[in-house]
Amino acid sequence: MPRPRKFLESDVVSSASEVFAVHGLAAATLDDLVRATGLGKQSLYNAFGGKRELFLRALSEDREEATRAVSEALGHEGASPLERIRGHMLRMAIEFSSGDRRVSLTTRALVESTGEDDALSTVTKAGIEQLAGVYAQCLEHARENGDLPEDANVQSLAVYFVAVTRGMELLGRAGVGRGVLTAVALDALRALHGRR
Amino acid sequence: MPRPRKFLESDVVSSASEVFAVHGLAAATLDDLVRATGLGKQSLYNAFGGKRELFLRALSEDREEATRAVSEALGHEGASPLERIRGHMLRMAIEFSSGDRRVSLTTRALVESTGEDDALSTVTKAGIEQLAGVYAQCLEHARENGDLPEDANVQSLAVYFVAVTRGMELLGRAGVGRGVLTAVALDALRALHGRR
DNA sequence: CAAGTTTTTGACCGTATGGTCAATAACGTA
DNA sequence: TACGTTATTGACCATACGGTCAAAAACTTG
Repeated sequence: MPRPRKFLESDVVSSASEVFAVHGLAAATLDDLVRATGLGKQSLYNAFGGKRELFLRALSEDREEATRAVSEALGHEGASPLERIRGHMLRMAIEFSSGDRRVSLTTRALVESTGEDDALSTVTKAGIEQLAGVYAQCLEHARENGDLPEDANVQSLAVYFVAVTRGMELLGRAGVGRGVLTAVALDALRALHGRR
Repeated sequence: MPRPRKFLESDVVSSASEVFAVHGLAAATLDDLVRATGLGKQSLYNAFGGKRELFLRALSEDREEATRAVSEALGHEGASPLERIRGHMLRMAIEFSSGDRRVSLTTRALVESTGEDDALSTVTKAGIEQLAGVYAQCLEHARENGDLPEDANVQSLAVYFVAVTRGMELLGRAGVGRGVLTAVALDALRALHGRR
């Protein structure tokens, strides 16, 4: 019996993500969000509660999406685990050198979070662990395949890949081109075969 | 004959750096800066021109300082180039897991810059190239020593190290602890010996 | 000690921010 | 078709922002 909404929450969150990815949380104004989503301020407020809460929603969705994407890339059949990681890293190099002004919401949250344990930090930490988990799974398969040195530490290598991709993202934003970023990705992969 | 200033520009820039490192450019208010530097608004404005200009000054100084620090670490006598890089990376791991809320101004500029070629981007790009240059120099020495594989690409490896350290910084902020970050640093170093 | 120059001080300003309110519109149901 | 419920709309608000102004202060030099 209530009046139904004219919008889909997922659409709104998606539009908001775009705004946040380009401007960040602090620099994005409510007006930016209103314009991007098409909703009125009050509707936004009713549905989500405010800028910060909306960012949190966007962040969660971004995290799920990112995990899903990496998971799919690393789980693709018909290639060895190592080949999949290689393909994934090369794709990241291309994506990050595309020259757009977007920054992943995870990185934005990391940089803009103010406290040690505010909601932003919490979600972000969880996201990083989740992402590392995906890498770890793939690396574990590689190890079982015998494609990794015996003494390789799957757990820290997983975190290592998260670090490298975050760094590549930043470098891409700094204007480092596709060629260099690809070379960096290949360098990064060498860690998998390196001796101590 | 003019009235002399009561402050040293370098002191002010240094205090401002602290504020920017903790809050970022957008989120730092003029009041924060006034409080931290001890100057009045107008004095700040007279001497620097405004928030953005002050950030730029801080950024430049931060960049010089960072380059100097890395340069010194990598140039230390009495150790092979590779040992120096190793020591440097391990020190970074400790620094980034210290748990403070600071983020290097370079990273902040990277994330907060709005255009492709505004002053922030320009300074930041220059800083990254400068930093990569320092790594490259050390790596070149390593190669001459025969400590690097023949086919190692010193240039891209240098950028690779910049990327890894940026990533480690972000992870540190995400709460990744010293142990893990140290393991990541060691993983990263393996790229130097890895086969293709 | 007076003149000249610049810094400092603190009040002030326009704007734009995130957020709120009250009135109205739109829908499902009875 | 009338009712109840919620969404929407657009005006509204207090605040805090970055920045500016004009007057007073402080130092050096002549």
